[in-house]
Amino acid sequence: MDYFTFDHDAPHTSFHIVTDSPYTQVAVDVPVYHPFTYRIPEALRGRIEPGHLVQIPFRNRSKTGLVMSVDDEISDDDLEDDQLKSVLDRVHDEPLVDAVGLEFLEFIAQYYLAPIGQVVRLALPSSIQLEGLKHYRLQDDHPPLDRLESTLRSAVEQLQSEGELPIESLKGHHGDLTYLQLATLEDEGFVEVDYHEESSGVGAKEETYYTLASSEGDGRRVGSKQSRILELLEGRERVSLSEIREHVDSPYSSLEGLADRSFIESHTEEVYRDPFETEPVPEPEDYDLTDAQDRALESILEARRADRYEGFVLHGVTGSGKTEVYIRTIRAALNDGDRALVLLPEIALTPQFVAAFRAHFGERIAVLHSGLTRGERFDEWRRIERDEVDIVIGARSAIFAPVSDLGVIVVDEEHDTSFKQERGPRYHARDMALVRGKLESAQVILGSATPSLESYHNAQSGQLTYLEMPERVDEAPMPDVEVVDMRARDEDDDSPSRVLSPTLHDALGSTLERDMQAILFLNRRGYSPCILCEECGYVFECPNCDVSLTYHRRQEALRCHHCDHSLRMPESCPQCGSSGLDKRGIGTEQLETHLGNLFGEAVVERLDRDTTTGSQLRTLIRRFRREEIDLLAGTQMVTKGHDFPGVLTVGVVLADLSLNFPDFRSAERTFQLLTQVSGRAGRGEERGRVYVQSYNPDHYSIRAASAHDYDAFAERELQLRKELAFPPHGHLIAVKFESERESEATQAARDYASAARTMLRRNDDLGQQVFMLGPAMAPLARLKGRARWQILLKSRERPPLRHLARRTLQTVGHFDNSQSCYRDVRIIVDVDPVNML
DNA sequence: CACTGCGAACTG
DNA sequence: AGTTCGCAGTGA
Repeated sequence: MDYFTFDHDAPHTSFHIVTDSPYTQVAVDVPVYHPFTYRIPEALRGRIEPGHLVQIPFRNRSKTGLVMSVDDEISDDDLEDDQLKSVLDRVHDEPLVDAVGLEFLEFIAQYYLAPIGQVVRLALPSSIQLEGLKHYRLQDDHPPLDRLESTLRSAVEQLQSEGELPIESLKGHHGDLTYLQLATLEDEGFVEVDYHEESSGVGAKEETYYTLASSEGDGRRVGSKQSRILELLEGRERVSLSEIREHVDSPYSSLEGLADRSFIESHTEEVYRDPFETEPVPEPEDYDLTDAQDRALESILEARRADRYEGFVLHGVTGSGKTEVYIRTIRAALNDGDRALVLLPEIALTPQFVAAFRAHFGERIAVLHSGLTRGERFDEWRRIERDEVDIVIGARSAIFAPVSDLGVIVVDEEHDTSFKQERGPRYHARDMALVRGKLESAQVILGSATPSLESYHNAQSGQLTYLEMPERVDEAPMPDVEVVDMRARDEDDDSPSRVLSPTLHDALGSTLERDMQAILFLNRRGYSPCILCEECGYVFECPNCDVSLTYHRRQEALRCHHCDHSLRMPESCPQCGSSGLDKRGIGTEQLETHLGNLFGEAVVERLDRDTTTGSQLRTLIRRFRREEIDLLAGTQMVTKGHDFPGVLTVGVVLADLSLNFPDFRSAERTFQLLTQVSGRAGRGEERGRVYVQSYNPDHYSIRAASAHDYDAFAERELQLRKELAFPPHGHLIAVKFESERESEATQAARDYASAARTMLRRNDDLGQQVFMLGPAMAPLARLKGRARWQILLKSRERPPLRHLARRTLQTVGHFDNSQSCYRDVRIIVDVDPVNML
């Protein structure tokens, strides 16, 4: 059983025709696993439905919550009517989330063992979740003050003189008044209660427009500024204030004068902020599909015609035209009056990608990514919510976009690990795309040149339909891959480079001679990953994290790649004082200089997180495509991106880096990286060449990648996973314990483990099905100043796994009270973990 | 016997 | 999360 089957507990949601039921279950953004019950005041009865946002009193403030259900009775037996508070207000007239949306959110909370309120928060822009402070105002007909004891009386006197006050400013004054004491003022009718929501500072953006008035003003002469404004308006339907400001300095008083004298009229309108500057895009060419594309499309359209959910793995090599299949499927959906959602890794979400969609589908597209300002995000969300767009393109969190009539979901580069959220509710957007697709009866396309083994396995077991596109659209051959054995390297010293084998060095030389381009891939930033004292062997390490510091030459600094710790490059060893500091190993920064030294004539650039902030990435990519750069050295970032027709050669400097990761997915990650980066070679006329340098040249992932043999890799890897019951042949829940104090993390992990062990011993069924690995120190035993321990729960079936995790968390007090009973220990539950470090 | 500080419990 | 409450340890 897995996320293809809905095995979660009965949802809190229930739907019926609008009723006058007096109670409602509301999800509130606090780390609590259940919704809260509120009374619906008479005035709102029958006007609140599941999916409405409501403002509710919570503690000493008001919060925005989501109505999960409306009920005739209080579902919690321990609660009485008089313990309930009443809903303050309905935030919008219409429900913001439909029945399917609520079920989706419920499912995520259950599946990922996450508090419902925090899942709801993911689905709503922060700017519409408002908090208000509780204020008191003296009742006009309040009882006589002499009934009150002196402290309360002085508080009331302050209210008398100042009108209205937030109760925070009364608390603690007048002889240490508590909230409890203040509440007697409410009970005895001294004060009125009010909540004042502070504005989020983000709202609809408004623009003022001016038009020439039909009447010709009062006939008096106008000033020179004013006549310039009138000229601007002449013959135009309307002109925005911002346009006027571009032509006239501080036009405000002039505009006011003109309006007062009825020369012009003004009105305001809501406008949307534009998140990607719209570049002019060429009309798309219509071309014939390859047979493989045709078959894939036909298979998807068949499900569309039947109007049923179906999940597809679209396995297409780089250049096989996956995007065209997406576009034609989406076009079919749009023709049916449906809408589409396209998810892709943040890094692939470029203006070019969006422009391609705009060329096909026009302006009814919304974009959601991490670079948006809060205002832009709000606007895009509103456009989607108001059905003003037909296609939503976004990164991970766009899976929550309020798209109605959702007919198609595309997850491009579905193997990419960035679809897994690593904080808060740790959901996987690809997996939840399948869940949402099923709920909406939509078709879900998981596209990749290197499908995750999870998706491949699900295709084998029949949960997903496997579609293969093994050839490039232009019938270009796959690049020729040569594995270079680096083990033989250390002896021959006459070669010009320690980093590049003679083979790769020669290949680069001849590539440049022929005026073509090459990409060098090295998955490590900085100049040197390790600085070592030659005398005493001291290694510079991060004080907060369990890693060595990386030397960055441009900044002349040592930096930690996990936290922001950084220090100037020292002159000498802090342990023995020796000045002989050795820079061990190579990163992209050093590779760049090294290439510059070896190939003096060539233009060498580097592409990694250190060189590319925002617009620089685009500039660099453009220059590379225009062939203004000969050699491009970089990290993972070079494995993504669009065609570079001038690239003949790709060099993988050290394939072993990803292979040696202490993670059961390291072979899969290596295969994916090698395949993706190989796909960059030979996108032009000529067959590309790829050189993979490795100390493990016989490793099956390197072998399979160089033979372009996905199936061989998958079969071999799946066999290994099966033997160990690792995903996809089993399922994992990681329980992580983090604390600034090592001993606390250890203790919490041990206590949790013994609770789990007890449960496994007592319950035979569970004991048979669930294995516990650990507790053990995490591979990165210290990170950002916190010691980290973890337990891995493993099972071939999901339900017992989740059952054990939940029950055990209950016994260590994490569930009813998300604060653990351990001081300063953060407990993180990670269902289907991706990052094992 | 009051005062402080920390851990536990609760929020409807 | 944010806050309140209860209790233990400390101080006079």
